[in-house]
Amino acid sequence: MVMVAMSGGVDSAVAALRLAEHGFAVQGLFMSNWDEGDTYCTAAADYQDARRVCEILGIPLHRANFAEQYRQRVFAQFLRAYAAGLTPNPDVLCNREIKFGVCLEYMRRLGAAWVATGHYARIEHGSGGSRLSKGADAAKDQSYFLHAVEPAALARLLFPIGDLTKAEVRRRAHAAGLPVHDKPDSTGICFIGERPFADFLSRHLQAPPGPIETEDGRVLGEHRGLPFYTLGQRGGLRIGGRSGALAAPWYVAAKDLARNALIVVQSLDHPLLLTEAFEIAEANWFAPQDAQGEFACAVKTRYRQRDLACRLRIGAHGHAQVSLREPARAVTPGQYAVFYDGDTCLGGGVIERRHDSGCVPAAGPITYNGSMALEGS
RNA sequence: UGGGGUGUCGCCAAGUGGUAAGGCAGCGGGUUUUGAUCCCGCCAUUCGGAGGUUCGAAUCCUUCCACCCCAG
Repeated sequence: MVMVAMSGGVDSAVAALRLAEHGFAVQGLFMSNWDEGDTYCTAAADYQDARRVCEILGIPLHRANFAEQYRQRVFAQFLRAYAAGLTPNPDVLCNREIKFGVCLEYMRRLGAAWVATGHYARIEHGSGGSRLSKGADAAKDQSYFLHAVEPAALARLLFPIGDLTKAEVRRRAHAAGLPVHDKPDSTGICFIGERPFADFLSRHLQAPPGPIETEDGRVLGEHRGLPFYTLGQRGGLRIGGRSGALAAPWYVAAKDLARNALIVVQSLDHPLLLTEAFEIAEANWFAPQDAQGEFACAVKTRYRQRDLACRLRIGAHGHAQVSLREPARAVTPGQYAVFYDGDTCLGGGVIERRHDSGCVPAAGPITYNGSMALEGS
């Protein structure tokens, strides 16, 4: 039996559809991992969509709630990272810990031999292990978010729409009479949804305002708390024109946690924003036997970024050094570097530090509101 | 108090008689399963205030106000 993680969207619906068409015994599972029943939370409507799809496909739909695990394994980590001055990517953790962690285990207990989702990525299972590669639709490829999944979990996965384009997925959904065929793509943090981000964060983190400064220490304004900014960010700085300065926008170049200062520069190509080498930690490799020594490959330092040529030197304890052939902009600690050999995703790790002055790591005045994160709701 | 200078959108800033450029910021939308970047759209009936000259003024004149600089 194959169990499909049904989100209520068109991708997982067509994933289930294709498996059923291929004659697999298919069941669905809808999980809700965020218990905040506000206007931004679409879980209730999504569940109804998933139910309607499963009815049409004639497959059973299970339901599970991993909100507690999500809070402890994903959200708490997310807040800790922000408090440490990093810019986390909760969806990478969500895939490893929840969808292909606790949920995968749950599905196996329900009797699933295989687990499928509607991710745009491809997977091949061979005697030498399972190989993850980019989805056929280059614009929708989600392998970046999957790079941290444990190899043992990867071996249980199927991505039935990985060889389709989004347009083709919608076409098939329409042809099969699935009501979600024209449902808008979801965005925002997985399970939490799209919502005013700064307001959301400020409910969980307390961070004091501080100065916005140029690299030579001129104060240009006040920031509302370091976590509300990420490297390379332009919006929200509220810095207007200045006599004598270029008539150009300002970008976040660094966070000085020790001084609670946000350092800004006036060009996207400013040296402070460019990085040629950095170090990753907590690396996950899908073929550990091949991830040895030093070799050339490609890397993405952010989702939907083009592949950058690099040299990768594997170190001990999940660390690795990355040297880029061309400098990359706004390489941001806390985000993930994901490595590719052509379309094959090798794995990746969290960006720990840049070999330049981009992020000044130090203990800062930001407090982590742990009780709020762990109380449940 | 004399002398000089400046006052144009939240900020910077064009425009010296012909009926308010542009940039930044902001707002809205698009792209996007993080956060950004990016793209598109919107954003001064009005030029410190009040008079006057003129067919017509932000641009000329008068006066008042504010700020800055130099004197003292």
